[in-house]
Amino acid sequence: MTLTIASWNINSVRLRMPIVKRFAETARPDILCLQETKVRDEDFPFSDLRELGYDHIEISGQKGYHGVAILSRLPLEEVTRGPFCREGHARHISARIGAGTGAAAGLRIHNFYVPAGGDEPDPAVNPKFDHKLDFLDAMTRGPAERHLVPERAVVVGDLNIAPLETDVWSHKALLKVVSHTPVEVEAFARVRAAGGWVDAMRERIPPAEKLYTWWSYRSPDWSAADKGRRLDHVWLSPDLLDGLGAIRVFREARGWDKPSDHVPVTAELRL
DNA sequence: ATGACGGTTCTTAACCGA
Repeated sequence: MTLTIASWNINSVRLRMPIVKRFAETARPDILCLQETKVRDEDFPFSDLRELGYDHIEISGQKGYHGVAILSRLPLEEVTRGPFCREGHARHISARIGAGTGAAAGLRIHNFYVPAGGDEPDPAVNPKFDHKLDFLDAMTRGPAERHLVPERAVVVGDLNIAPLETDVWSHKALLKVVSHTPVEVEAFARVRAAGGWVDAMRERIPPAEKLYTWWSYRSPDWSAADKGRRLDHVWLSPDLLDGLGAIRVFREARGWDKPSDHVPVTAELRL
């Protein structure tokens, strides 16, 4: 079977429901991981999403900020959620695809929303940047109770770091801009190396090519200026690499009505 | 290029995002 997994920072799930529907009907992902849902669990729009075919929904939300969700056509089990690295933020949820789902059974999905890190890339003066680096350290350690183990597992999410020179519109201009500073890129590399995680997007789109998933709301003509960054990622445990199919970045979603500043990414996985 | 935007709430101002 082929499973399509999507990741999308939607910047308010309630406000974005029309384009979540549009994307779900266009890409028809089996698993849709959302970040920045910005809603308390009791106010999560379950029924609207079930209507799109996602009968299995696991969420970790908080009021106004952050929040992650896994929407699935397949049953989910063994969910882990809750604050991942101090601050009490809802920035991680993981679940395993349930038994009785054929070849997909046992696949674990991790959905992360890594802290943006504020403006100043210095942990000594900027607590948000300090938190970002600590969060990445926690991802490197992979707390046992979160099952962040690189076996039959997928890590997706808004990791808020653009690691390659081709992941930003200007490497030189962004070297001191949070999301592309060397200290973050090095921490990001440590997380990936610790698990041997494979950067699935760059398995399909050559690292020499520019690739973005985010364009600032502040750019008056985002597409023409094209000053984007690749902040959203899909990682695979090495055992899944042989099954990797198409990767798609839905750049067009940035031009939809009332868009998120991030676009969805999908990965096909043969299991 | 630290913002010309667009979310949120203790809303009509302040805070946050990246």
